[in-house]
Amino acid sequence: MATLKDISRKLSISVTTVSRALNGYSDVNEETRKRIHQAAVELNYRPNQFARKLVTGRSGLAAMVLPDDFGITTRAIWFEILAGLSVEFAKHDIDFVLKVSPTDQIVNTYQRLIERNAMDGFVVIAALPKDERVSLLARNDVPLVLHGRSEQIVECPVFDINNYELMLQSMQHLLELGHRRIAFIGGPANHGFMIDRTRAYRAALASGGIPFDPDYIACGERMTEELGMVNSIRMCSSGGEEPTAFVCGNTMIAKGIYSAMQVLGRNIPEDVSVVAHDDALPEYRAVDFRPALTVTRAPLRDSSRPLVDLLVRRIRGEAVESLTEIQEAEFLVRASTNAI
Amino acid sequence: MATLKDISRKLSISVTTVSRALNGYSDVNEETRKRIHQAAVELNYRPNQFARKLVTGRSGLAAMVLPDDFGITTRAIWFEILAGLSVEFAKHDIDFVLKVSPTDQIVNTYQRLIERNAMDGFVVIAALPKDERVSLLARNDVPLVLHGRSEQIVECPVFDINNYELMLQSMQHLLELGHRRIAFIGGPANHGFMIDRTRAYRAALASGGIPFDPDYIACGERMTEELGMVNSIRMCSSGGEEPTAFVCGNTMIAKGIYSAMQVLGRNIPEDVSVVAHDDALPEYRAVDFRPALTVTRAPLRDSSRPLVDLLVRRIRGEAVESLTEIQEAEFLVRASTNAI
DNA sequence: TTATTAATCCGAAACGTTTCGGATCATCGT
DNA sequence: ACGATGATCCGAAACGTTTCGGATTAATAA
Repeated sequence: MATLKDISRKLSISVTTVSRALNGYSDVNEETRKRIHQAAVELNYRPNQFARKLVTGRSGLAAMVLPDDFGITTRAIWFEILAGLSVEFAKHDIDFVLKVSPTDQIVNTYQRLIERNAMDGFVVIAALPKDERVSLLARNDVPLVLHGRSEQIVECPVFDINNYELMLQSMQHLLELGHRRIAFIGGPANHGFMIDRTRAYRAALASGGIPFDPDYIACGERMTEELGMVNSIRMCSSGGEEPTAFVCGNTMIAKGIYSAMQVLGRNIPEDVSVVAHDDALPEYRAVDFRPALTVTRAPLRDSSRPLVDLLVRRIRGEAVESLTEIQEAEFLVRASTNAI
Repeated sequence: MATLKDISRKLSISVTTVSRALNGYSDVNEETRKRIHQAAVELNYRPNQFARKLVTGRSGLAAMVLPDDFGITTRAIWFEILAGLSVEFAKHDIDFVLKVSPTDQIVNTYQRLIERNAMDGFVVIAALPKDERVSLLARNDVPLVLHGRSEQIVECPVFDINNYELMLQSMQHLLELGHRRIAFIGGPANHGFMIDRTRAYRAALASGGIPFDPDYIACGERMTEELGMVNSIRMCSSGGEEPTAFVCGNTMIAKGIYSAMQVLGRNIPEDVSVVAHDDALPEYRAVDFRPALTVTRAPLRDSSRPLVDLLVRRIRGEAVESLTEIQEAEFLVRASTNAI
């Protein structure tokens, strides 16, 4: 491996100048900078990351730690995110390290990583309102970026989709079509995105003058087909008034509802309308639903870039206030919604 | 962060001795070693990985690079492997870095990683008979472990399941049940495991005195339900003699065959028998098939530990000859196979 | 002419660890 | 009494960077 010293020797220029030339400092002559660059490629020079870390404190490493008990259907989602993060970090010359840890050990894992001080930053996904991971990292002053807004007041960059707004859109659409008995089958009740959506759900109801009915809302840890299936069946066969429309936390839930409605002999969209939020996973293509699914769409895949960008800027020392990015969802009306 | 120097100062012992004590060298008194350890925990000392790397050349980092165009159904598989590797590496205090790269850039990605010299080793999965990744790494003398045997003669640790043997078992089982028209729907023809299984398939046929019929074998890049479906349908409706049994490269293919047989009005196992190899993915549980699927079973999840162990031993400098591990598959006869 | 300034360059220290080559001292065999 | 041995310790160099604080020279301003 060629070192700075090799270049220095070859060109009879000090190591200092070689270093500064390669790092783009302004106090080196354009002419010599060229020669240095030339020599660098000739010798196939690559800076030693570890020597650099030793003095700068930067490691060129960013990590994400995942629980090991993710449900079956969410595996592909995780992978989607991981792959995206890996390629985006690579663009910034950062290696992405993946940590998988038993769920009850997650905080310990973070603790150890922080102590080792080997990571430039972390990406934390699925923020809880009071997130222990986040406060731990923030307290130790290690850069992180958060996917999903967190209630606690921490100084950290945040990326999120506008959950409140997208729920509002779905609801307004349904309301305009004349629906009044609208059910919401969502996700884990304690997660930030779910809280936002629930708030919007209730706000929309209120704006339509419709009282909130707790029987029309269902939460669940796993946002799976099963969740959609069992809850929609329950709602449609409880003896009370059946919902005429469903809003779903994701497309898998919608899929479950489709199956349930078929079993119950209900037609979509004649008998019930269905709207979902679409993360655009290749496995569940909303356009391929029969009838094609009306969705608010915000591809999960698109979140990698902003997440990485925000984290990198935070690591570089940008003020946190400027590091928030909220993405709006697209609203795509298709064949699964109909006037009542 | 506490450093060696801090401990040294606190105890009035040289940095050298502190370092040697902590690293378990024999030339330090038990008494002082105790004091040093004590001080280390008191000061919450963690060795600086980067300073260490600078002098030892070890980074505590291992990587795997994945193509970005894996098929839909294989995503969960990758994740299964990744998660396993991450936890196993962690046991050896190694951080696992994930690189995702466009398929046509894979070799470049390796090249860059090798040049940067920041990884202690790589795990390479799904070996091709002549694998460019493997030869590149081997040529540059960077440690790797291979999942799947490779034809080329390289000095590298290998983990694999006994593909030849497991295919033989499936075939013998079928042969003993009296089947003579046995089809094989496998995977990517150029991969090592597929070559082994094909060899065993033909050997078993030969041992039963049955001529090899190229129409009874099907390969495909993606080992999906679709592959099983279309090929089994093709084989059963080509006008010629239909196979009475199928051997499948994995359980997804088997699933496809199950669907196909239902469509064609064939009963399993009365009309056709089905055997598959089972990677034990949580998504496709062979016991839950109706009828329950007869399989050779070798959980993918179980491969992480040997892979990591082999790589770590290689990194530590063990002789490569001793670093080969071949795992036998379990053979589980269930309800999908029947005498003809 | 002389003092300033700007443009370039460089020596040396520092980051935190490991390791080579001894040094010191008590004990032991003869 | 004396060299040899073994146990225990340590100084200093090295790994490859970055960066602080100048040094040198030439151009510019006074």
